[in-house]
Order: sequence, then structure tokens, then C-alpha cells
Amino acid sequence: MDHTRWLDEEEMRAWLAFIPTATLVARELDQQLKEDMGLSHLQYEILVHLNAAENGALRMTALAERLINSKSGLTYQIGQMERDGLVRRRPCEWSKSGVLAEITDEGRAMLERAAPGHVEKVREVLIDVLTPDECKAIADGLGRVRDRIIERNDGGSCW
Amino acid sequence: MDHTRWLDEEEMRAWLAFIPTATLVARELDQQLKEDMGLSHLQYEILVHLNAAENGALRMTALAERLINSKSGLTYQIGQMERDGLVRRRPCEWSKSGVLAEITDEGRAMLERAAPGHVEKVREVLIDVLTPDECKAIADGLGRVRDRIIERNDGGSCW
DNA sequence: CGAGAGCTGTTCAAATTTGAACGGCAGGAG
DNA sequence: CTCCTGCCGTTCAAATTTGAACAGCTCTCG
Repeated sequence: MDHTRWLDEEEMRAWLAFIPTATLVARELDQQLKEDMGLSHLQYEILVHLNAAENGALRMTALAERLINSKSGLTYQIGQMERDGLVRRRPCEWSKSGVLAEITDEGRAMLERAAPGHVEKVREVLIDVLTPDECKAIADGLGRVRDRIIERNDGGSCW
Repeated sequence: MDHTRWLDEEEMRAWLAFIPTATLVARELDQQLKEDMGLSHLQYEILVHLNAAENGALRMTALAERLINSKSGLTYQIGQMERDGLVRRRPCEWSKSGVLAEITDEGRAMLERAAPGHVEKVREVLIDVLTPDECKAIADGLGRVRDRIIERNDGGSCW
């Protein structure tokens, strides 16, 4: 017997519009950032998260989780960005084994310069193409999808 | 002056629900396929596209475009899959410089075994979490986003 | 025919990512 | 205190991805 509930036409349309589109959009953003600023999208995101954090700093693991990135991958990228002066490593005060990644002034300046072009691109390829209704449906639906996956993985492990 | 049209709250919600969720979903699918079948998501997609093609075969470039992958990356993956017997290379009849990637019987068998678990996971993490309305909005909206990017890049280059 | 522009798929080195293994630290049970 | 389990960030080798460079082929214009 075949218990598999295959996707119907509408579901298939949604599926084929989801991952491929995300891949395309990510590629567009990556190119824009790389050409204009010499930053990868991941590096940009790192700056965004650090900049938004309490003291411009976050612990490595916390940052990796927010970025949906592996810890070792983050270690590598922070290394690159530290070399470029965008970020600095600092020991964590209350835990000898902890390390804080902290955004530098140069990092904040870079973010400030990069943000307008980035947001413009996000609008151009995604947001301005969507109707407000679609925008809301995506925020609600995909937000729920995201939260469920995160919640489900919380009881589990990391990477 | 600052002409930047920043994202309003709803747009930001959609943005923060899009790429991160796609990343998470892709990770889930990759894990499921790798654990259960030893296939990466990319390899699975290659099988899907070849299986759906006219004679179970596509030219390298055509396949790369559908997969949203670089040509060199595809060369590598086809190499891996050829080694594993899932795929075979065949010269293109009407063009000496062309190469066809063709799915093997073993490849079709693998796909048949992998598909149910894959679809089930797609439902579990994504489709079954969305309401029909959201599903439609995603299909319509993101489909439009995708088509615009593809169309815009057609006049341009490849990778 | 013959030069030239544009494809095709591959190659290569460099960059990045992955996942397991590791040494050091934290925190609770005995 | 001391062992033990678990977390932290890093390290490492292997896998993969990237992008430019390449050699061969195709097609068109002259």
C-alpha cells in the first residue's frame, strides 16, 4: 500500500515557489552586497545581529543560533571579519569558557553604509513584488513554520 | 537626505519569516534525506529533474539552470552521483560539445524509495503547517517573485 | 571558406561549509 | 571537595561551492 499523501496542485505550486525563490533571492542579495560592499550576506547578517544586541556583542553560540549557522562555520567567519576589523573577540565576563563577538565602530560604519542598498534590493526583488495580503500570509504562515521548527529542535541538539 | 524606504513592521515580519524559514526547512529536508537515504537535497533534486525529463536525460547547462546551481558545481555533483551509479553521462547526439546527464535504473529506484519520506517531511515541516489561503498566497506571491528574477536574469549571463 | 563572438562542460585553486573530535570550564550529585 | 555530565568555542580534515580560466564546438557574418 502507498500511504503517502502526495502534494496536490496548489501545494505543489507553493512548494515549488518556496525553496527555489529563497535560493534566488539569497543569491541576488549576496551579489549586491558583495559587489557594492565586499560583504557576504552572512557577514552582513552578523553585523545586523551584533549591532542590534545589547552591547553590540553576543556570545558565539547565541549568535550562531540566531544566524542558523553551525558553530564552526561562525568561528571561521568571525575570524575573517576580525581580520577585516569589522568585529572583535572579547572574553565573556561571567564565564571563563565564553567568548563574545563584538561589533567595532568600523563594523557599525560598514553596516550603515551597506544597509540602504541592501534594503533597496530586498524591496526590489521581494517586498515590492508582493501584495500586502501576500506579505501578511507569508509573515504569518512562514513565521509559524519557522517557530515550529525552532521549538521542535530546542529539545534536541545543536550542530 | 535619506531616500531609503525602510521596511514597515509587516514587511519586516515577512522578510524575517522568509529566508530564515527557507534555511531551516532546507536543513530539515537535507538531514532527513541524508539520514534515510544518504542523499543530499541537491542530489535528490537532480534525480527529480532527470526523472521528469523527456528521456530521463538533460544537458548539463539546462539541468544547472533548473537547479539554480553553478555549472561547475553541477559537474562536481554529477561526478559523485555517477560514481554511485545513480546517473550516467552520455554525449549529446546533435552537438559534439554537449553532454547529457541521464538517470539510471538504480537512480530511478533510489528516487522511488526516497520520495515518500521526502514528501512526508515537506508536509510535516511546511505544507501541513500552512492554511490553504497562506499556501495560495505563497504560491502566487513567491511564484511571481521567482519568475521576475529568472526573467530579469535571462537577458544577462549565467555563472 | 574563415574570423569572431558566444556556447558547453570541465578544470583548477581558493573560499567556505560540514561534522566529528578536542580541551577547557560550569554546575550538580555524591 | 570530586566525579561526571554537559556546554563552549575551536580545531581539523574532508566535502562542497565558487568563480575565473580554459579548450573545443557552433553559428553567423563577411
